[in-house]
Amino acid sequence: MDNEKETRKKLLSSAIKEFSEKGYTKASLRNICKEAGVTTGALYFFFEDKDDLFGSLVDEPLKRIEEMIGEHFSAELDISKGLDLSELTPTNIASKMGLQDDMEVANGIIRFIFANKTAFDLLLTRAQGSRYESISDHMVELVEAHYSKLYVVMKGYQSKREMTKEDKFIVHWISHDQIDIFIHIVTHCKDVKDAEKQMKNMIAYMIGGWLAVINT
Amino acid sequence: MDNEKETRKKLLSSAIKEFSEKGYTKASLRNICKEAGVTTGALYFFFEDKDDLFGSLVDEPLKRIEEMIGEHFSAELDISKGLDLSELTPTNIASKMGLQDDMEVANGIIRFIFANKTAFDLLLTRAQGSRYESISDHMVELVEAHYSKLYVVMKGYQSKREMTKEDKFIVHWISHDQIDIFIHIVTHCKDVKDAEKQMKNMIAYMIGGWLAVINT
Amino acid sequence: MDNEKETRKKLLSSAIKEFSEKGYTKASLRNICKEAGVTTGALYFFFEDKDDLFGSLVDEPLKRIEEMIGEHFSAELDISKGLDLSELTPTNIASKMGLQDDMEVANGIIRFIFANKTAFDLLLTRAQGSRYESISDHMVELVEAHYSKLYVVMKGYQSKREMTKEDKFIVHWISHDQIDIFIHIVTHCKDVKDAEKQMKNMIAYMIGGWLAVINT
Amino acid sequence: MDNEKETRKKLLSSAIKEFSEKGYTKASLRNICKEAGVTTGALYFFFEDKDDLFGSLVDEPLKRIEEMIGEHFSAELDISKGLDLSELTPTNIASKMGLQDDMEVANGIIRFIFANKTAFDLLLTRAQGSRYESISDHMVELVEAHYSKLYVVMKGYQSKREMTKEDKFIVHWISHDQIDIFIHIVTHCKDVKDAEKQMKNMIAYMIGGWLAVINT
DNA sequence: GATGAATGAGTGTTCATTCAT
DNA sequence: AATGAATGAACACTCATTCAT
Repeated sequence: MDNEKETRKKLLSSAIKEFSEKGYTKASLRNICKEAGVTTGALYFFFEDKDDLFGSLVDEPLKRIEEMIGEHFSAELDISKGLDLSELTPTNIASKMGLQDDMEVANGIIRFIFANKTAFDLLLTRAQGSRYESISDHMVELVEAHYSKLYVVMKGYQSKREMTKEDKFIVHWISHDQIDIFIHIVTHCKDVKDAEKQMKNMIAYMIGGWLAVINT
Repeated sequence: MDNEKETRKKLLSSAIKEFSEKGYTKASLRNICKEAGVTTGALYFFFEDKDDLFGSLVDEPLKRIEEMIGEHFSAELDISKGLDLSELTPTNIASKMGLQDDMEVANGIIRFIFANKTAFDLLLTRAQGSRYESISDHMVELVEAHYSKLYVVMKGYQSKREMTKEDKFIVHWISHDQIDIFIHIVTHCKDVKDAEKQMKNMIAYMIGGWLAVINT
Repeated sequence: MDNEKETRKKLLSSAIKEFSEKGYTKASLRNICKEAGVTTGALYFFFEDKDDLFGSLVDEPLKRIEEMIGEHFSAELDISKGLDLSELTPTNIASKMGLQDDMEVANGIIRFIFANKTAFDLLLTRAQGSRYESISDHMVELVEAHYSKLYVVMKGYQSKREMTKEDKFIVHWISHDQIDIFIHIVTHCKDVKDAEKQMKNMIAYMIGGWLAVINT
Repeated sequence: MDNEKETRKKLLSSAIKEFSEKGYTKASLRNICKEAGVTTGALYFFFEDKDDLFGSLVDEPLKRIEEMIGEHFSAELDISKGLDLSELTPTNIASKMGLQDDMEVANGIIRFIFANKTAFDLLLTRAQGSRYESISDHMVELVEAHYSKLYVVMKGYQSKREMTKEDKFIVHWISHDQIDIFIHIVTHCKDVKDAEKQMKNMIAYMIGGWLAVINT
């Protein structure tokens, strides 16, 4: 079992190298095989095609993170909190609302992303041309569902029905930005420690933005 | 004169179609020519190569916008304004500081981008593989130079020398986010009117984020 | 008349450049036209095709030199000289036989070649692929006709009929070598003066070779 | 084993045909494949590129012959032979000097060339445009190194320092001519037997030329 | 005399993929 | 489990040449 999977491992690690350097489209299966020291036939024994090979590198972490987002971000909000928006300030906002929890979730996600840094780097920045090329859009949608609810509550709306086009637009942007923060972190921080250090400002920025939008 | 440039125009518009659908790398010159109803040789009469064809679609608007950014964003700040940071609030910040001007510039840029929507769509989202593939990074740098100065002033620093790694990181992020806002607008709004409507919230979000970071 | 031929001249001189750099086959008419600052159509007004353009550069000097070779080298020998071969030595050979005259002819050719250096350079070293690609073979044949006769005389043969296969082979080689000397001179000497200086040794070499062959 | 390499062999032999007919540059890989009855992809399985295909035809014989030339021609001369140049005649020169040995080497080379006739034909007359295009210049250099030393000895010079520009020129020419003899032989003789028959005169010619130059 | 436009066949090369063994 | 061989379509690009104007 050790022996038989060695080829697969070689393939996988030289695939990481090639995809990272050239991106999905420009990556060459030939090169991957040459680098791994096997023939193309071997690759096709382990993987269905180029997309499947790329998928083998990113699919598991992707599923896990979607679960994490799904479980936490999309969970129903307890909207009977009786908030008085006038007393919201940047410093107490976190305790009064779900944002504090969100940030804990975010940190969990960051930690998970860094535990699978290579995979997410591939997924978030090198997937153009593969079946994952619009994966971040998909993740935005997940987050957006959550932030919509939060927005409705904070705005004091009765239901999502009251959201204007402008409301929806800004919520979509904030959700997009949330995902972008993850991408930025994973592509600009060398390790979790560094990431956590930078996250403070990022969180401040986001919450500040949120509140400004709410109070507009 | 109408007649003689018809081929070039056909080529250009079928290039727009192909690049938009497949992105630079996967776009096929053969397809572009076939769609335009000419042979590949004709294409090479008008354009030097694939990169030049793409460039013909985006280069002029790009140069103009870089000038706009260069002229306004990178201009030296008048830092002798004697600001009292304690009295800064989201509502008066704009008048006290350069941000108000920035937003006017931003609106000018948005208008210009929409006057050349197709070009910027290509440039900002379909250029991977072309010589323009890191153009948004370049634009981030231009903006970053400006925001660095603004940040130093608002933080009350004596000079850029006092900026910590964390300061630099967040300024880079904000600059990146600024460019991302433009991209988001151009890819999500159907026209300038729509864009200007959405910009209000975007601006609020950004200024809110800025101030939150400054006051952290 | 001055004006109208200017384009032709530009074309011609940029053709020289291109053919010299890349040789006939790899030379590009496009480049030639671009360098001359005219369009391809203009080229086709003055010249029939690529071969004709190349021909315009070399054809006249070529014809003249073939005449020179024809007139002098192929002229009938006066074979009634009553030579006593036993008294031939490298030093008196020239006066007793036609070789002295040959060398004068050769020098005349060298002078002519240098007066048209560019043309002959093209013709002798860059013509592969054109209709002139075996021109030196042709010139060898002209010279060979002459040297055959000379050989027959020097060998004391009654007629060409007595020449063996080996005789013919070496005469062909010597003729080939004669042409090669011209080529070597034109490609390795910067001017006529230099050429004449080097010719002394070349002539000594050739005559020495000749006699050695004759006396074998 | 017979079967599996059949495609490669077909490719190789139709490559020989195409290169021989058209020369390197004008040869078409497509034609070669068509003639061999395979697709272009197959060619690229066996060979890296056009140059490599050509190289597969000529590289091994080339390396071997360079070794032969290197070993024998470039070997240091025993210059302490105390030659009396005044007694040199075409008939004893060979025994007194290194020329006799040289000719044996030359004959060995001729035999080797004929054992690989096709390869050398390609290499010496059809390589223009390939990476071997100046291979005969290179071989001239190897031979020239040797002949320079021989020349110095025969001229009675103390060292190479005494060689004039004219000396160098004629030595270069003789070296060039030596290589040209090989080329001439391989392109004009149908087999080794024929070649050896013709070599006698060629050798006489060359030695005669040498001595004439030395005694000038 | 010369342009600008266009052709169409050609170039070497690379690709993901297949499959008998 | 993996190889070696091969496919066939695609790629960007270059060529000499033509021709209406």
